Amino acid sequence: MEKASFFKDVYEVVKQIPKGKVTSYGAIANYLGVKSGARMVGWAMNASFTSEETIPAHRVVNRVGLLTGKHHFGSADEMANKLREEGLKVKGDQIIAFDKHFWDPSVELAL
DNA sequence: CGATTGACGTACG
DNA sequence: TCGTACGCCAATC
Repeated sequence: MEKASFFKDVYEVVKQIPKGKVTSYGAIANYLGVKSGARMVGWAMNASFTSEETIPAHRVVNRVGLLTGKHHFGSADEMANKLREEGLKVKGDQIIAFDKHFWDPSVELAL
């Protein structure tokens, strides 16, 4: 794993997010070493839809647990709906107890 | 080929 | 406490 593309790294991390868990763009960016590269993670997610890989992008939200990218899904409620199916509680665009379901790659993957 | 945008986050005033 | 500015890299116009 030397120079895996930023996008590919994001995919690998997101795909490893366990069910019922969520993480943030910044956490992934930080894990990849690009602290301020959270925007790139967002781009990677956007590309994940066009990618052949199945990326659970609904498990990736901003740092406050807000479903900022739900509009990119087929339906605006699809993202929240999927999260609810995984046992998460979502109110509007906000994940309830986000910190309790937070999955930090730099910790879980024990970099 | 140059400028702008984009699913974010942190810093500063 | 709230609002604005900047940084990161890639894709699109």
